[in-house]
Amino acid sequence: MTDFAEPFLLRLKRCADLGAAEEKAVRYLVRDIRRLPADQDLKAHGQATDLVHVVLDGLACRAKLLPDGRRQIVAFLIPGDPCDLQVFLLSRMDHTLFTLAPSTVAVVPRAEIEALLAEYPLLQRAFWVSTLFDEAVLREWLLNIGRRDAYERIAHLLCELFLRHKLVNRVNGQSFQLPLTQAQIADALSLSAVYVNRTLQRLRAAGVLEIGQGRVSILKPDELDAIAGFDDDYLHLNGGSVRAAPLLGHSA
Amino acid sequence: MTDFAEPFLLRLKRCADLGAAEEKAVRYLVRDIRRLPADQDLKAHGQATDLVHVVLDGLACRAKLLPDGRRQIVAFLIPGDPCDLQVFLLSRMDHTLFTLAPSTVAVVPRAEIEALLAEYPLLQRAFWVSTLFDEAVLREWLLNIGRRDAYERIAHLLCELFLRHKLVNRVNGQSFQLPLTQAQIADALSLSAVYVNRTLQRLRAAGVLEIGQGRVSILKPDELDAIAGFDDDYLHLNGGSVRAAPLLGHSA
DNA sequence: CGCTGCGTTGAGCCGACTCAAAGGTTGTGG
DNA sequence: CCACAACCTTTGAGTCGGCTCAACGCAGCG
Repeated sequence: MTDFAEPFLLRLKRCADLGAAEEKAVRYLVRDIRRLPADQDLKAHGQATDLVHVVLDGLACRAKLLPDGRRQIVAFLIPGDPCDLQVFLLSRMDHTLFTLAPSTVAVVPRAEIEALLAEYPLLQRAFWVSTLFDEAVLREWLLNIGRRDAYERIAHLLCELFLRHKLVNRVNGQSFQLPLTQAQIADALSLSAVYVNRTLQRLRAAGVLEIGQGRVSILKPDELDAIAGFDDDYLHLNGGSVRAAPLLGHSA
Repeated sequence: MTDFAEPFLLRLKRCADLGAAEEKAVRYLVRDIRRLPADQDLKAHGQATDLVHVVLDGLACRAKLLPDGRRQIVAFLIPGDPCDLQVFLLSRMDHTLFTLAPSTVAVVPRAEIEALLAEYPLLQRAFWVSTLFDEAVLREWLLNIGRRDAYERIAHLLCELFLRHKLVNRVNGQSFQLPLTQAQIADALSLSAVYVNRTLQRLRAAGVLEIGQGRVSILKPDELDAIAGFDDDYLHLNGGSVRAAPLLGHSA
């Protein structure tokens, strides 16, 4: 039997140094588990609901739309990622949340999370840190789209997704599941689908990776990193808990 | 005598429904006030310090750099904006923070803020909401750079800055102070300085705005909004406090 | 009064786009 | 189990938004 809560716990443990009590509480949150098809809205722009979602398996994203149909994916949500912690802090969604592939998602009522936060201050910290991690990724994406060319840009995205999948035990050897179409990659990287195709061919030709059928294999990680100019700084792999601990009297 | 804390309080009040006690506490935080010249680092990439900065006057930014010198400004920090609340949650800076113009900045030791957060849970909420606001702006920037052309993009940035300045009482009629060079605008919008120049000329020629000598005047706000496709959703002007209140037993 | 930094202008170029159409692959229903 | 539909990937050809390089004007300032 699968441990559905595992990726979520792995993510939270990178955010704060959770104890057994907190872990148990988080496990208890993950009860209402739903399987959703691809292209299913979790929450639409402007909506205000009382539900928080956590991706447990599959792939979802945040996207913003322009009235004329131009679309920008502003985040990929992989297993372990909470989607809408802002639900009880901001009144309305400023973007849309939807699945990109068939996915498994945990649904948690806002009230339940709030009760938990009140009981476990360390968890509140962890959730705050979690949103700060998201923010750091957004800044890197801005740099990626703003200042890297198509070749570097795609390489960088794949470096990031590889590492993030690794952090939640979703990497097998050198490859991981990535059920994205080239058009969706284009939407995230602000390129056209045609150009993504041509650029992926260059990366394949360079022998650094294989991609297709919903899977990516990194054949030459070092070269891919070099192409991307990848620096994992912004993922804060050393964790955020170190400095948060003192306040809560949670000594190391 | 100037009330230095005013813009910071205005910002926090949009984040949560602060009471008199919280307001007093925040005012007390803002004691160590420093005047800095332009191009002064507040905190460099990779650094870990125990100081939190709040811009009280002037202009600062967050920027990320590529090894070869390409630069992306990922946020403008205007009066009232806290710069580095993440200091006690993340161990290292993933970007650099520096002034773009001579500025007045409040410097607060981390420990002092932590003590405050422990004493006033509502303030902790307010700070969390504040980081969520920043995140929402980042998402909009991603859309801006990713999917809008240079003309729309510059218009959008100026709409945003106009509104944000308005929220902290820094708008006089139709104009506000904006001590940015065209090269800095280019760094933020991912354009070349030359092209920013040509595009600003188009905006001036269209009669929608005046810009120069560190000031911007919006002559035709509606037209500028239309050009930019501006929707203030993402600034969450209705505030974030509404939904946060119940948890803390702070009824409206 | 000569730097130095910023704004402006011109000319040529290229990375990435659009449009269009042809192969593959996957899923589905008869 | 095949045939079709729908979607995705791939290829070609032509175009253009925004870039680079280079020079010049102008203002502030030491």
